[in-house]
Amino acid sequence: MSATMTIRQFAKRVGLAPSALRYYEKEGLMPSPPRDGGGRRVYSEDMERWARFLTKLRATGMPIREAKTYVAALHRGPDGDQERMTLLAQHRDRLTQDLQTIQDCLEVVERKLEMGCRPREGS
Amino acid sequence: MSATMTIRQFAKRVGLAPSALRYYEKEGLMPSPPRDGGGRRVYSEDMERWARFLTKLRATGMPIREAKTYVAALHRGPDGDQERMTLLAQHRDRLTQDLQTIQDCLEVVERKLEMGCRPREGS
DNA sequence: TGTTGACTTAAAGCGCGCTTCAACGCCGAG
DNA sequence: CTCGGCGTTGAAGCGCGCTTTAAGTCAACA
Repeated sequence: MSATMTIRQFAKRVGLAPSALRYYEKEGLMPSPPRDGGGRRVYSEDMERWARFLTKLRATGMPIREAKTYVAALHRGPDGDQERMTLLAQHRDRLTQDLQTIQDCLEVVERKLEMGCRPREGS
Repeated sequence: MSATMTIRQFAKRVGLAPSALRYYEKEGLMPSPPRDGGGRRVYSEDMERWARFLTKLRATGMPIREAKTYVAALHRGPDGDQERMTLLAQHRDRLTQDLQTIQDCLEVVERKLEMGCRPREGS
């Protein structure tokens, strides 16, 4: 069924370095995958879904500390739902704010670009 | 005319720490303001315009190294225009990309929030 | 006149998020 | 049976972007 991979293959698929995966696992951001006979991690596709979501959160500025809290809440089952939702709402607010910041800057930068070179001349 | 301030007052106005201002100056991101008799920095309003723009760039992820290059180009006068425009275009592209990344994530997060608690049940 | 307090500097320190290193284990090919 | 290559670990290292510290100067005020 679900394809099984080495850490190297998995890392490539989700766009992370193997060292980052091990680091995330140690920090509790990723579940510990099963190991093969020789103690090597064996990744499968369900890990991929989580890795991709986590990557989205990280790429948009959720600190590791916070992501860790999210995972902990997730792991507590229904008892953690409230906290999880709070964290998500927090992140949503941050994203909305960042969106605004970027749009503001984008506007300024594009105005400068349209003016072409030489900011002198004109108001 | 233009109000003149100590580093503390200026820092407060532009939303930076005095230490950050000194650091930026040392790194060449900010022009060195004039000094008073005792060697203390004296800031005026024209510095404020630059500080605010710089802050915008930094807040949207332009690395200090790059901002430094921008300032250097600005300082070279018309000869630096080409490079400055290139840097701005580069930043614009980065912003556009970031915007997309954030919007993607925002969509996912909002979907999760709307689903309310319990991700189980349903596809 | 001395004490307070804001400023100055260079240098060291820090938090974050990984990456790299050193030392070792396992396994399949030759 | 040994070699090469990928895996493992804990610990140390690194780049970024400031902040903090230590030691000193200056100005104003009691």
